[in-house]
Amino acid sequence: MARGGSTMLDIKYVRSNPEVVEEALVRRGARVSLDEFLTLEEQRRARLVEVEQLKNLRNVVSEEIARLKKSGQNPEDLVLQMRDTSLRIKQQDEQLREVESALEQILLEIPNIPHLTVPVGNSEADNPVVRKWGEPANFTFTPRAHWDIGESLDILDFARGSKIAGARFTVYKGWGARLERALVNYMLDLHTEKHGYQEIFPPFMVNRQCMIGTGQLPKFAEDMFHIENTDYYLVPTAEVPLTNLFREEILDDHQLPLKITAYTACFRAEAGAAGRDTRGLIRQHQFNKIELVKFSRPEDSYAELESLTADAEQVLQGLGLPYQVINLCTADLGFSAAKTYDLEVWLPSFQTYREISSCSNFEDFQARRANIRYRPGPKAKPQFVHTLNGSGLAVGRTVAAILENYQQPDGTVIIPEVLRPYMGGRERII
RNA sequence: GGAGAGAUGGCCGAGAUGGUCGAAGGCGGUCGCCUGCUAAGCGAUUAAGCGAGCAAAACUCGCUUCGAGGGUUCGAAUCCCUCUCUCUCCGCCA
Repeated sequence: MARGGSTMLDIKYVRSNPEVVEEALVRRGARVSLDEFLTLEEQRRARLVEVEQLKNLRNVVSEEIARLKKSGQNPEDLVLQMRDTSLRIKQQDEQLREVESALEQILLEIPNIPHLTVPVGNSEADNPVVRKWGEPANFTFTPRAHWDIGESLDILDFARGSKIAGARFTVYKGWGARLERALVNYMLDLHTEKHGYQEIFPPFMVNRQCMIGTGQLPKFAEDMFHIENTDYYLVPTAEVPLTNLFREEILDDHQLPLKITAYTACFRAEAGAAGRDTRGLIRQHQFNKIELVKFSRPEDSYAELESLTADAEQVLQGLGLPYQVINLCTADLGFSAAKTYDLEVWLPSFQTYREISSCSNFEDFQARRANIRYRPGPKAKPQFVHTLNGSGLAVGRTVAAILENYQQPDGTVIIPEVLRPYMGGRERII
């Protein structure tokens, strides 16, 4: 396949096990018929063989022409003959390219195949809870929503956020802004100093190729902010720049598992979310997030998923926020993921757990699209790595969780102990 | 934004007048020899993708790839056009 001919599934695997693939995709509710794909793939190989034979002829005869010329003979008739051959090559190449691009269109829109440990389900209601940590506090009063707390403490300004930008934008003020910054630093310090991730500070805009690499494009263009008249997209998550850091590269075996983390702002158009979570910090067009990304050997990737999830959980535990871990079922699994654990933090005003982190193993889905490989041994052929990532954590939602879980009857908010060094030693927002 | 230079294999780097150039040479890597050990030295080897053959690995053969795309030509790393990126100088700027 042509360069940049990124494919999500292994063509050879699809070709030899179409029923397995089709069945797996049905389980996750993707309506995909592989018939068209298989027909095109058949065509592609037939044409490829044809055109390669013609090219071989051209190469051989061209050498012959050179030899004749050198020995002073006239290759006129061979040249004439090749003129025709070249024309045919051009035409056939053209047709081959059409088949390939049709094939690629299909492949790029096929989601990943769920791992065997992913429960089959019909909706998010079928996501099993894997474990819970912490006890939701018993309030002696009716807990207020974080937007009320934030406004009365004058640390969140929703009205001015919409004035200067629009709906789903928020201004943080004073200790609110400081809390946001404290969380960013606390999380980065934890992951770099305790969990062994290397800190990265990437661009907040990336080109289209990155978006294809991690699977946001071509299918989910409406979820992203695209800078007009450019090839730039605002990053919807640091997963995109971090995973694409090693696009088109071959890593050394000893570099794996490669663990990196970054703070970035994240930008999401939230198309199709009209009317959902319109108040507060839960669903914004711009929010901050610390992301964890790993590149792993295939055989280690599920162990790495567990430890990555644990790394994200450590943040919540450090902050003393009750949460649960759920295993996303086939119906709820994201497009690129083979398996995902969501961490859901307890929000008292909602009387429910809300997503605050999503930790996924993509297996080689993104690695294929982005062409990220490693060399298992000194002379071994390069293989696709497995990529993983998870939020560690979404900062805005963490602020919401802290305000709600640590609110006091007098309207103040206790600052979790681990954050106090980052908050100038303060114990409370008043 | 203006002017100029450049982009070649893991890295560095050569490649007038287009024709065994997938690409000299060096470094690095691997294997072997030599050596009491190390260093040095000697020899060999060292790109990727795709396809065909094979049950498959090994292997064999073919095609493609010298920043990307297009053009000229029987034939392009080499000539022409467009784009991208990098570097230098000037201007501007946090």
